[in-house]
Amino acid sequence: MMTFAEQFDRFAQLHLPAHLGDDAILRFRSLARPVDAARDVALGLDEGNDHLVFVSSGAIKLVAHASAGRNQVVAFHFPDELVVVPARAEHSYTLSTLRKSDLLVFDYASFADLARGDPAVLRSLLDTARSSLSRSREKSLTLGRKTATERLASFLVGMAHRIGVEREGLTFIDLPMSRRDIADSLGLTIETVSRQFTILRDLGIVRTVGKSGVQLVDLRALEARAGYLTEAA
Amino acid sequence: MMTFAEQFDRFAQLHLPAHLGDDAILRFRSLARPVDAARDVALGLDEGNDHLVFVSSGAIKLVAHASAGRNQVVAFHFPDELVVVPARAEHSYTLSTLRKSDLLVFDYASFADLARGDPAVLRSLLDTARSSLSRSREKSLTLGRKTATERLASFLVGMAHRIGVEREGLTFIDLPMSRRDIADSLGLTIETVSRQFTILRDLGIVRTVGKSGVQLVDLRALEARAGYLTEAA
DNA sequence: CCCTGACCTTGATTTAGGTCAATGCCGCCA
DNA sequence: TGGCGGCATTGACCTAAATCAAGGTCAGGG
Repeated sequence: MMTFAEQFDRFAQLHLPAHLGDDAILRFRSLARPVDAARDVALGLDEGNDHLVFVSSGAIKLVAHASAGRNQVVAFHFPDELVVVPARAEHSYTLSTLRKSDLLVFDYASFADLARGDPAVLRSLLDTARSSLSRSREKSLTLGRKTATERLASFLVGMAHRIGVEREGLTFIDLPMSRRDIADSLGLTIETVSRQFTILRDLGIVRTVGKSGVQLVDLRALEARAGYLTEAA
Repeated sequence: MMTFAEQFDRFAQLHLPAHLGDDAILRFRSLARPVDAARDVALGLDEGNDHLVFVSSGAIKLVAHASAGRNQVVAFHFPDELVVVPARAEHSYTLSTLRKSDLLVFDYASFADLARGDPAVLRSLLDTARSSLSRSREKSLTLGRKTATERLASFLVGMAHRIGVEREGLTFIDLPMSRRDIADSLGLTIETVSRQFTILRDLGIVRTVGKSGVQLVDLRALEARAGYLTEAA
């Protein structure tokens, strides 16, 4: 559990420009609403407005809902990242914690209005939106055109970059999300995800440790199975 | 074929703030490279940099490429819209015309640098990125969790909003893209897209006119088949 | 330390959509 | 305005992943 001051300082350091005056910083600070949520909790954001959420600690998922209880995890987010949570559109969105998390919630419109005063803040917001857009487009390719094996391989390679740690020369990932979340992110069922894990395990490409640990034994082989483009056009 | 002046004026009117001084406008203007491309042409953008493309006339698609020649249409864009075209990442991207088009191409970095001087320009870029992000997330849901029927229905409803015209009280769409493009956008094959068109036609929900015309006879029924969430959470 | 419930894995079977293979039709250009 | 080539449709069959159905296992609480 982080204090509000700790959280906001971290946020300001990463997402607000260094030159910002004290009064401007205070105004942003007054917009931040700290939320300290337990594991597996859906945030109650009012669906009429867009929000901006900063992850101080923990891990979260942004989920889009279709009819018949079908869910699609649209993005996972980890500490120090900023997420744009859209208001309800054709589909509705929910932000949920994967583990106990400290978050700062901003109303998007208020934040953007305040940011008008400083191009650097807008630039930072723009970068956030662009990197989300870029990840979302990669996800479209994965969901639209890749096989189950390729989806899981891409997922693991992506997670290795984002939350992997080096250990005895190998990359180790402690996945904060369940098989259901992975399935909902990859457009598969939990059974298929499980079977793909088994295949990668049997091939000696990964090793699983308990329910959430994954050791990437052969990253090269994993990348080869991820369906990336192998040569330039 | 529009003149450069016509194109740039339209662009400035839509995406640059009204208060911008003449010299600032000239600087943006000097960054714009006009491209007049025939139907079905891939733009030769250097893949090392991000670009910003304004559609003056025509219609374009942004395509992501996976291995084995599998393509995913990540977005379609129509006149007056601005697109962020990413540099090559894990996958590469191509921007192609669907019909004869007039485009203005900007180098993203140069444009963004120039935009630093004016928060309103950044704000406009941010809005562009956010609406693309929002559409991309909706697409993830479609690709990850919807059936073939729902995908085509969602697609047609979306196109109706973006390029549909009212005609004798009904919405009419002149689709600029081929069945292959639709399939590549929905993560399906051309055969499946064709079969879904046949189903919707047999149900009397749409009527097709030639290869590209679609008359939406029963928009309500189409929306009902699109898999949208029917009630609030 | 062991019990319990949730989560994960495995197996058998089904199915939506893909693949393969003709055939049909539109629209363009001579 | 007729012929041609590419695109779209339709049909038969196949397969990857979903669904249905048991078990197995892990982690946290008593």
